[in-house]
Parts: sequence; structure tokens; C-alpha cells
Amino acid sequence: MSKDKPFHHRNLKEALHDAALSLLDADGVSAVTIRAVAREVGVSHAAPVNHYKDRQSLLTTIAVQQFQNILRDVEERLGNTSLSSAERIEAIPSAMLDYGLKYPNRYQLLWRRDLIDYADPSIVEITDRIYDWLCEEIQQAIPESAFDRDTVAIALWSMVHGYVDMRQNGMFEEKSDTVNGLPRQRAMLDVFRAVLGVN
Amino acid sequence: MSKDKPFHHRNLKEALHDAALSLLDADGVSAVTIRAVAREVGVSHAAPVNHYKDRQSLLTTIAVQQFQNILRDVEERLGNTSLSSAERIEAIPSAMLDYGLKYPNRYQLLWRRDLIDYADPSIVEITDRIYDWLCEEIQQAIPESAFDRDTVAIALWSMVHGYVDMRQNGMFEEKSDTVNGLPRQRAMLDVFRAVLGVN
DNA sequence: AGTTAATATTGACGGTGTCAATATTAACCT
DNA sequence: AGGTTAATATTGACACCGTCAATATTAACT
Repeated sequence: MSKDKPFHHRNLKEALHDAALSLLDADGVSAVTIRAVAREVGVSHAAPVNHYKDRQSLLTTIAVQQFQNILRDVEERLGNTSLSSAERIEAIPSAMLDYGLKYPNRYQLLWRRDLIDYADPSIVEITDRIYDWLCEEIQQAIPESAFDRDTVAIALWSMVHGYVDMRQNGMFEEKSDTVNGLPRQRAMLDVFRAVLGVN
Repeated sequence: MSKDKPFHHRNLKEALHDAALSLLDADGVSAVTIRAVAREVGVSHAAPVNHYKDRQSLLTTIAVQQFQNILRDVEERLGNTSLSSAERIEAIPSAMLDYGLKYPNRYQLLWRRDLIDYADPSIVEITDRIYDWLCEEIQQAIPESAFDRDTVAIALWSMVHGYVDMRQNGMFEEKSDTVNGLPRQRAMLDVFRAVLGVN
């Protein structure tokens, strides 16, 4: 057979990316080491350097791609034209919540400033796009409001992010299930609906 | 009387703790390694094992102590008897905010579930005490409310935590200064005052 | 005193990121 | 075509890391 595996992997970059994502999902970000990823793909421990300068570069690339996945999900939700104002405002928060609760390890990576490079232009761009869209929807839904628009946007995103992060720490273990038959995150968003006077 | 423990460094456990905290403040949690801490104190690389079973144990101890510092600050604030309802509710959120913005590296450590042991009884106890106190103040201030109490408490704490975390990631760089002359976090808490109908 | 238990040291193991030197191969250019 | 260059992969080294086991030291107690 082909016991002589080819010297060149042909598209190592994507293979490394996939392997990294799989390790991330399985065992958390600490398992995503350059050497483990290389091992997974069946390549020498220093091979990745040709495609990712260092570990931070690999993890940053993954983070960017994940933010893009979230944004794609948001775009899909907002494509639905029969949404209420509140639902449009909540498109991004809901997408973040769903993503965070579905992929805890990926979500965790997105906010690891010691591991990813927040100065990277692609990170800046994608997070700005998400934030700007959130502001846009708020502006559209409540053109006149007692509250500063940025403050509302930041407060909303902060609440969602903080909830996912703390919940994943097991902080609200038994309290986080439901309230009056609704998931807690739904009840939290309802509090915000009341503030904004929207529905 | 003379039942103090260590012999060589007299009080190695505390010395290690102090060194760890200093390294944490200076260079972040990744700089707090067993070996670096030992080096700092001038002791062999394996000496700490007698006082902290492993790195997680050291970091968990630090985290517990920091949560206790925060709670002490909260107690001090609430000792002031001339506070409004809103101010009492905001005692914990404000304390977290101030602490997080003042000690970013310490704050970051508190939520690193991969590094500290959230099942540790002292961690559970101190975080529960903080949460319970928050609920208590909310209950006192707004005995009847349209919203579930736990949901309000979780939403409030989540917002504060999320804001500190995201801001430290540089997410709201230029937006986080002030809004109408007030710090953004103040404006965010005002949004919540409106929700709760309290002042 | 002498024994014991606590504490500290030394050395080893396997893991990590990253670099430099080298080997292999693809791509490009007369 | 063939030969040169650039891209890609390997090997090996270095300095860290956490953790363990074996050993040395010393405080505390009998």
C-alpha cells in the first residue's frame, strides 16, 4: 500500500484548524496545543509553524471563524421578516446565548484575552460588526428612548455574556433551569423588554 | 504558644501566597506558576507542595481570599445606614465593578474554571454568600415586583460581570469612557434602576 | 536525650512553545 | 526539458512547566 505517506499534506492549514476545533470541543482550550494538533493530523510537531506562526495565531484564527459563524446565524435569524421589534433586538443576544450554551469550550475561547490576539484586525472587524448590528437594531426598534443607545447595547450584551460565563462556571446550577416554565435566559431578556418598552 | 509551623522560611505558606498575588498583579495568571512563585520566595521548586498540593490548590486559595476581600468591601458599604434602596441593591454590583476595574488580573482569575476548583467548599460558600446577600437586598428593596427575584439578581450580576470581562478585552475601548459625564457602568446600573422602579 | 512528623531539596519524567538547521517537494523560469 | 527558487515538513535542541519519588534537614514532642 501507500506506506509512504506524502511529505506534503496538501492542505495542512485547514486540517490543523479542524483538528484544533475537534480538540477544543472534546477537551477544552488547554488541550489545543500546537503539538497535540500536529499529532492529531499526523505531522511533525513543528510543521504547523508554516501555517500558524504560533499558538496564539492558531487560536485567534479559530476565534475569528467562530465569531463569523455566530454572525451568520444572526443574519439568518434577521432574514425572517416577521419578527417583532423585541425579537429583532434579541437576535444577537439569543444567538450568543444559544451558541454559548451549545459550545461551551468554543465560547470560552472567544473571551480568552491571554490566548487570542484582540488587536488582530479580523477580530476587531468581526466583533465591531456584531456590535454595530446590535446598535442598529436597537436604534430601529426604539428610535426615541430615555436611555443612551450604546449603554443599552453594552448592557444587553454584557448581561448575556456574563450569564453564559457564570453559568458555565456552575454558579447558577440549580437556579438556572427555569422560572415559571421558561428558561432563565428568556426571563432575563423579558426584563430588558420591559425596560425598553418594546415587545 | 510556639506552635508556628515552618522552620526555614518561617511562614512559607503565606509567603507563597503573597508572591503569587504579586506575580498575578504584575504579569497575569499565566505567570503564577509553582516554580516562579517558589523562585520568588527563594525556595526550591518543589517546596510549595507541602503547603499547596498543586497549582490549582494555590490558585483556588487565592480566589477564595479575593472573594472574601470583595465581600468585606460590600459589608463596609452596607454598613452605611443612610443608603437608598437602589444604593443597597447596587452595593454588590458596584463592589464587583470597582474590584474588577482596579485588579483586572485578579478578577480574571476568579472566573477561570480551568484553573481553580469551583467544587471547593470554601469557593461555594463565599460565592453563595455573595449571591444570597444580593438576593436579600433585592427582596428588601422591592418586596413586590413583576419580576422573579432570582432572575433580577442573576441578570444584575451577569450584566456587571459581563461588562467587566468584555471591557477588559478592550471591547468597548472608546465607548467605555463616559455617557453624559457619567461612567458607563453608572449608566448601566441606571437602566436597572428603571427596571426595578427604585431609586 | 532520641524519635517522629513536618518541611525542604534534588533529580527525574513527560509535557509544552518555539527556534535553527536540515531535508524534501512544488512551482516557476528560462 | 532542466535547474533554480520558494514553500513546506522534519529533526533536534532549549528553556520552561507540573508533579512525583527519594532524600535530607529540622522543629516538636515524648
